[in-house]
Amino acid sequence: MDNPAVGRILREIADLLEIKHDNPFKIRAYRNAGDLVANHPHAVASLDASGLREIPGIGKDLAARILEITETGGCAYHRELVAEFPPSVLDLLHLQGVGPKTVATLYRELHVRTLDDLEQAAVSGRVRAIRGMGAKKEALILKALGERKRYAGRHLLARADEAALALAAHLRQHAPGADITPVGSLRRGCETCGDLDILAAGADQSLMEALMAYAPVERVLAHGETKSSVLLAGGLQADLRLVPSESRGAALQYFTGSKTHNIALRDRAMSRGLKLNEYGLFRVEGDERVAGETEDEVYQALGLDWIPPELREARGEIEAAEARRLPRLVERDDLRGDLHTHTTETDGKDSVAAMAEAARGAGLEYLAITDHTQSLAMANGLDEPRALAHAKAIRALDGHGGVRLLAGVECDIRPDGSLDLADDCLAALDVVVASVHSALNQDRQQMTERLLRALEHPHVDILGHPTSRMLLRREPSAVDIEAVVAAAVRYRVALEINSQVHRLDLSDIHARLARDLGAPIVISSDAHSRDAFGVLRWGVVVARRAWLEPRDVLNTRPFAEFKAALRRNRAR
DNA sequence: GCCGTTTTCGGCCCGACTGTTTTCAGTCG
Repeated sequence: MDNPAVGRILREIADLLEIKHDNPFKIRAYRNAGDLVANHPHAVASLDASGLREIPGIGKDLAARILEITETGGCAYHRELVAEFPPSVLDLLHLQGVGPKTVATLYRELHVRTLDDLEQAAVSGRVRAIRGMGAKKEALILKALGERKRYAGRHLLARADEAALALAAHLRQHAPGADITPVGSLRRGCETCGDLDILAAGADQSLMEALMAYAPVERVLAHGETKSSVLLAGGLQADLRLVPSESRGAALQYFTGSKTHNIALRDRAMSRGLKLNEYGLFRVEGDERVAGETEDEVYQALGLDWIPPELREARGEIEAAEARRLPRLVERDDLRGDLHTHTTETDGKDSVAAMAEAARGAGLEYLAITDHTQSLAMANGLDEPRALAHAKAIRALDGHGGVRLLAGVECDIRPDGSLDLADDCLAALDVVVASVHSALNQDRQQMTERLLRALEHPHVDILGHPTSRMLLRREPSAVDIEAVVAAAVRYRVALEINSQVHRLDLSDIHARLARDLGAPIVISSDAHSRDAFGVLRWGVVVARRAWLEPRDVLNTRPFAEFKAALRRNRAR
């Protein structure tokens, strides 16, 4: 049983307890544990009770529950709760404006068990008859049901960023003097965003009207003096908060989150006789304001270094900030090369020369051309003669546009773990990225053995998009990522952070595991055209969320040093 | 349910908006 599956059961317990109106702190403990487990870098199934209890937030009872879940695939407590409330009621919780209290009331008074039940109850006017509800609430529920499918789920980071930039630009026109910044999960660089949070400091209240007048707004969810929410065309929800200029730093901190990071920070404030909210940091006694104008002074006043937003996930950043040991995170400008790109020779849109020129334009000093291999017939993949001829053509262009070129391939890893081109051909190239593109639904053992076999191959330098996930479309392959990372360390094969906005693979969690275990890492664009190098910024965001410093990323090194670090060029 | 040199019991982050209400509960972030 993998970590996300264990986490889901714990979070489901939290949801069910909430519907039961149980102790809110117990609910928080379960929900927190669910997040901790889902995001834990190591498989919790491999931990015993004392190992589990070393995780802050996991105590005696939760450790026992987690052990029961990993050993038996479920737990009695969860089954008891499900017996009280059918798990289908949890779907109701995801409706806009419907929370645990409403779900409990609907279930008790109207025996609503499913979304269909709720729709029938609302259509027939039975919802408004309940005490505490009314015609408006009923209409709201019907609207939420109707929009459920269209607006379900989350949005890619890159798409959210684009929408946020456009909205922020619109708002700035109406408040040129104000400070308008996207915050929330977008500022933290989360791979997907549920909504856009925009903070405006020092703007007039009329800015709210500017939001209402924004053309893409389809529906107004809330409209107040300092806080409004709207639904944008395409299904993104945008929240705008107004605060006075002197609160800018505290509000930036507050609305950037994450929730667990903020709770930890508040806790810290409280233990020092301080109170932290979105308006500032105050002394509990006398209400004197200690900080709030900048984020830096808020963190400093709590005895911490300023923490980059990407790290604010309660994964050790507060302890590191206290010890003055935060990492110097990698930045886009640190990248000197790109190790994974395609050309017209297979499924790319531009020539080698055009890609080299574009790489130069993106500030890169070296570039690996890594077209597909023969198994990917759909992409016109290369066989050995074509691969060697292509390598020759690439080398002939070395230095074009001031960019050093590496002749490589993105070699398919066949279902049995063998490589798609002959060894002597792979040996004749400058770099080999090995990737899985087929038989993605192999079971965990098969997929793990497949990747391990590829990693053992002496001519593999980089493992491309290790889990094959497609965000919001396809789950990652079942694979023992710890075994894969351990093998990468052993054979000095670099693990790729693929920067494609749908991939971001390795994920932040896996990349951090790779860093912790000492695996080499590269950040690659997987660009299929000359205008596609921009995605490198998203790979860098993942790397930052994984606590990576420039020294952890091979392609921050100068060309000669990078080349010498490739597995094929290392002394064995 | 977790946690701890002030505590092994009694705390646990905080505020805005909406709808159904006549002073507040529920939801959301």
